[in-house]
Amino acid sequence: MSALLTIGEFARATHLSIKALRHYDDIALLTPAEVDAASGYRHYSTSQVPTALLIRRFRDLEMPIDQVRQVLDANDRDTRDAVIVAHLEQMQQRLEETQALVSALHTLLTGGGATLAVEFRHAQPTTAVAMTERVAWDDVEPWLGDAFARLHEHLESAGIDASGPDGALYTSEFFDAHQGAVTAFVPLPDAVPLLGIEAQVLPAVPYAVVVHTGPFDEIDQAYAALGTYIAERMIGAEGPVRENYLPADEDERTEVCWPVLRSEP
Amino acid sequence: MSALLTIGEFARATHLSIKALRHYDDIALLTPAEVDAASGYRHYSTSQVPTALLIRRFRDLEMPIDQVRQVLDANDRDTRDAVIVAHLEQMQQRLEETQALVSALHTLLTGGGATLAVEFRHAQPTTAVAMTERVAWDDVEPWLGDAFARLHEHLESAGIDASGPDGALYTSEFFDAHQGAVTAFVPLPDAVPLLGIEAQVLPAVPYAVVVHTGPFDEIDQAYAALGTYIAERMIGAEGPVRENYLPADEDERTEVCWPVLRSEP
DNA sequence: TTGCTCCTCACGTCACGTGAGGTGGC
DNA sequence: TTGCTCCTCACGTCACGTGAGGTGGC
Repeated sequence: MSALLTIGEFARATHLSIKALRHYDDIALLTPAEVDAASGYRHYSTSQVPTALLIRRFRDLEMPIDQVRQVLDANDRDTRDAVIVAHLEQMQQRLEETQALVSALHTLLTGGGATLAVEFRHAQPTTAVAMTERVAWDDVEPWLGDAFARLHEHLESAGIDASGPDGALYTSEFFDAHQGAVTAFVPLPDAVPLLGIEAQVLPAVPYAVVVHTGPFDEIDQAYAALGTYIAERMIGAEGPVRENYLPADEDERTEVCWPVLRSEP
Repeated sequence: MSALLTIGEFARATHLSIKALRHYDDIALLTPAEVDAASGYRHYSTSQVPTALLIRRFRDLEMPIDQVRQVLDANDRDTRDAVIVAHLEQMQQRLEETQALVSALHTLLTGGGATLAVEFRHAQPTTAVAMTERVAWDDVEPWLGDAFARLHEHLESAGIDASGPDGALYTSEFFDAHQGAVTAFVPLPDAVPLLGIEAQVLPAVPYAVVVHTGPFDEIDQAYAALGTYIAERMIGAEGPVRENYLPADEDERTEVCWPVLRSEP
């Protein structure tokens, strides 16, 4: 048995606003069971109430409407569950990021942590296996994880050992527009240059370097220190920023290398 | 000592995108230290780096820009801290709501919980002290808390005991537009009608009633059950929905009363 | 019949992102 | 000098909310 409700009654029953309901009709997310041809009045079926509740819950959890649509369109439980689980994992992750940011904020507000030491270094040409791709700002971490996994797999199957820590190059565009080319690389011993692996040589570059100790999402501190230091007493140069991910014993350590003109501080 | 950075360098140093920086300039949140009159080129001072970092952190935490502005504008530490603490508390609360919603979702997806029993009831005229105000959807809970506190204080100072559980009336507009008049009331004994307190009489209304057991933000289940039930076998009537907040021993219990025409089920 | 409900545009909001089309600086 | 950086509009995005101005139903 089912019955029809006006949009106002349906709004009351589902706790969705009338404006939201009309919007969901416009974008074909939740179409009224009947629409009066003459007046345009929308009429919803009581059988649509559970769907509307689902939509509301998901939207309250800030699931994008396209994902909600996927959940509703999924006829099989597996697809449905997969989308939901994916979203919950995303939320969980955002939650952890939020927690981290709060503590980071604390550091920032209570003095900004220790002053970071800037060092000058002339990087030698480095032979490496590398992958380059356009990556969006928020996708870097998973992309890097994937890239390094692949590169190491590659090396392992060729029986070669890496000769240094994993690293990445970030173009100016990546910082300017929050998306752009990123290169993940794993250094090779110079002794093993060409073995059927597409290796590439990173050029020699003079860098100002800061070592960042701690989680990846607090690395902005290191950039800030470097950027300030260089502007105040060196001359910046063109070229990508390089990060070296030092092998982690306890704390994560990352070298941030910002290209400069050869002019020791 | 400070130096100037181009917008691109400043973007790299602060991890803000160029578009974001230009936007912050437009809305006067972060104005470049210098702007070239001829070319319009923006130049930022290294001394602006810490401010930019603060802005980025707060925005990452989804603090609205107006609040960020308040933090930056606050010269005294107390105001500053107050705004930050307020935001952190808001976040904490949203976090808890999220957790609750996730578990509620689970209930919804795994069968929707127990079927709710709908009961017909002819409410008697009720004398009560009441407060009415236009309230936004998301502000109801705190508003009600405040209103009941005041009403009870009122009664206490007059030496009167409430004769029933706290309750509220919600207009149609409140459900339609997610903002509208809400009335909080505390019932009085009929024997004590006029004592200098502005009392008011809630009219006799026939209601369909469902008792919701559990947290307030899962009450949509009760509304859905009621709305469906009424549409399918009764005739809805005009007038506000009434909620009675039954005294909580363990679980919160709320009666949701939806006006209907006199027609016992 | 009156007033409440519902309707459709059209535009606003928030915090930027996305081009287009063009100029400046090393 | 070439190309990269930077500039300013103008418009798009996301998920609705906000009126304006008007009609339909009990």
